[in-house]
Amino acid sequence: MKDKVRVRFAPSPTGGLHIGGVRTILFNYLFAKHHNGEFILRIEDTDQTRFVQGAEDYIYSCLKWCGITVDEGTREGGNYGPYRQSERKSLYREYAEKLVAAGHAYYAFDTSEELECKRQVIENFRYDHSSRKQLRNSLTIPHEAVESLIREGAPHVIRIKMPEDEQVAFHDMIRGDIAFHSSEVDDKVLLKADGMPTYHLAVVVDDYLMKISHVFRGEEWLPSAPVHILLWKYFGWADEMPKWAHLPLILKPDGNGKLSKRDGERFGFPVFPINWVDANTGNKTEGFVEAGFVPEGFINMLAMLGWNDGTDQEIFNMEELIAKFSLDRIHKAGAKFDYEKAKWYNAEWIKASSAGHLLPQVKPFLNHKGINNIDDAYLLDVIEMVKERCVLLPDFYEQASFFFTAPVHWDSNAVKPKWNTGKDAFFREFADQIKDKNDLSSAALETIFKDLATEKGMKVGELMLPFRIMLVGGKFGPQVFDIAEKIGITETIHRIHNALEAFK
RNA sequence: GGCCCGUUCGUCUAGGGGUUAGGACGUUAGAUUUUCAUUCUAGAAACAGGGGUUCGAUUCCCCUACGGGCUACCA
Repeated sequence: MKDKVRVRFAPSPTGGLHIGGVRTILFNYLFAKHHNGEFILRIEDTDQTRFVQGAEDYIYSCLKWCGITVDEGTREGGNYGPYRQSERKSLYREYAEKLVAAGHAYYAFDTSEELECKRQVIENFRYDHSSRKQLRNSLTIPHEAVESLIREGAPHVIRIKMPEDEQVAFHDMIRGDIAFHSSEVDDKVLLKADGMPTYHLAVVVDDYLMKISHVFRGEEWLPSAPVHILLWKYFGWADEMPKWAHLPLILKPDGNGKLSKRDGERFGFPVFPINWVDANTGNKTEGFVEAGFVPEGFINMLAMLGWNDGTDQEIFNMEELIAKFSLDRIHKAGAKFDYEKAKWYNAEWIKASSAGHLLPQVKPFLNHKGINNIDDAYLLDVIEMVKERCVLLPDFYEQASFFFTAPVHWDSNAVKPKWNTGKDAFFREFADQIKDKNDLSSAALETIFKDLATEKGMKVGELMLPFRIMLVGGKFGPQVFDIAEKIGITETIHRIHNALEAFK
């Protein structure tokens, strides 16, 4: 192992960031911080045709919301920059040429269209050791002709020359020893015709130059690992090669492939951390933030998707995750995403959070529903009173709007069948009794209420529900006298009279 | 098709040669809460199949099945 743990997350700015990517970030981050290492963010924007405006900013926003800090990156700077591959363009060709000179790579002049044609005609066509002798490249074209082609500026790529018969083996920290036969992997393009490197070249060169010690990436990269392993070897950097860890994938709930952003709409749950609107297509993808997740719940949920600490503990904050994270406890198999469980983590975190911590997160959801001019001290108490019945942040509106606005609809089915003039009289008198008193406590209110009921020979139980419906509008909410105390005597009386009219 | 990875309750998972195969989500039933939620108690629910190895396999090996990934001048 290198002396210093340095890991990177290397997204391509081609769109939003989905939870599979966020989990890869999280595992990178947890591992780095557990080992007092550095977390680097490198933007792999080598495909200029797929660039999407705003993607990089979006990634940073997500990171910020998650509470993950970057040590080196496009914004933070660092000693190994630039951290955007498009800004490193000039450096890759040199490395590719080195490989050509050493006989591990070659120039290829076939156009994309020609190759596409081959794929149409020849089943399972691959640019590899068996086909390259029939194609237009520096292996088949005489040296002088190649030289002049290049001098004339003929479009060409540089491809790795995969050995014909070699076992490429490596150790994966999660999966153990893995081997591929070199004949089964094709001659991947290393440098594109536009002079940009492909992922395969750039990732190896940059991981080397940036002294990356451990690579965490999704399992979908496993098949191209032999290309990377060989590149590390051909460049003569084998001793400095990072350790590999291919993470299991997050799968669709119905077990049909890896989770994609389209699944959010299909299943009705978010797959991106924050709302994302694609600048090119205008397509909108809902985020966990907007769905009402708190970052602690989101992170906790993601961490448990494929990792556990070996005990029955399920609730972890970031500090605990960092302290306890270890590679050997990462599960090998992919995990189907379960939104119900995700919501449970969120509910646990809402219950565990202080009202003060929740307040700035709850407020926007109330504002969004038209509840404005909120007094923070008042909101604080309200949050404390209802947070245990909230799973997602929008539930605070459902569970607490009556603290701010009087109900205009009443669940009259719960009242009317048993409504009578005696009850009507009871509430009129109750309102009358509390009228001139200020600051009645919940307990005092309850005493007055019950004494009056006794005096009138009425059952308290038959009066409680109507009272609740009057104040709240429905059969839900905290202790009814607590609500009365909170909204105040004047408002309580007002609501009683309002409801009395409606119940007639 | 080829190559690679994987497979414990519906889901996330613990376990690991001898266990009543444990926990959590969800679900069912009950208790508490004069509403709802919380909380608590209890229940149903799993080692893909077949061969080995072994005194004994869910655990180790092989095969099959199934699931997934990759198979671009995309990452």
